Amino acid sequence: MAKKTLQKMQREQDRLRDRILQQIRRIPSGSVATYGQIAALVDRPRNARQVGSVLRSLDDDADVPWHRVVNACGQISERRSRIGAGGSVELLQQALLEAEGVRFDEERRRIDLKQYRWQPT
DNA sequence: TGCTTGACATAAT
DNA sequence: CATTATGCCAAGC
Repeated sequence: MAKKTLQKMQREQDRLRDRILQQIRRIPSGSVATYGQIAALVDRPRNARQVGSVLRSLDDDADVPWHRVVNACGQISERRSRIGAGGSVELLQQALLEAEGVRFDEERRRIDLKQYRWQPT
């Protein structure tokens, strides 16, 4: 009985995707949120991975501050895909954040979440 | 349809 | 603290 049509399920996922992006758009410049945090904000606390999945599928020109999302350790999560010739998306993300005033621990490349984590009101 | 992957999180060591 | 093991759950294949 708990079986919904395939179409309906897909539509639900699309809605979820939109809500995830909406929340990410709320993150103010100079702050960061974790994947789990965003998942919780859309009432799906166990779907942190899906948040990453959504971001992965973003177009480069998408109007979303994807760089403000980091993992629970305050570190930039590693991707599989890299940009050629020594450049990496991770480095770009760090640069974007630093440009907004977010400071990284030099050794461990970690952000102080206590200080920079976004607190939705 | 079933198995593998992955921009995660948390508990245990 | 850092590293490892487990759990998760939607996407892709």
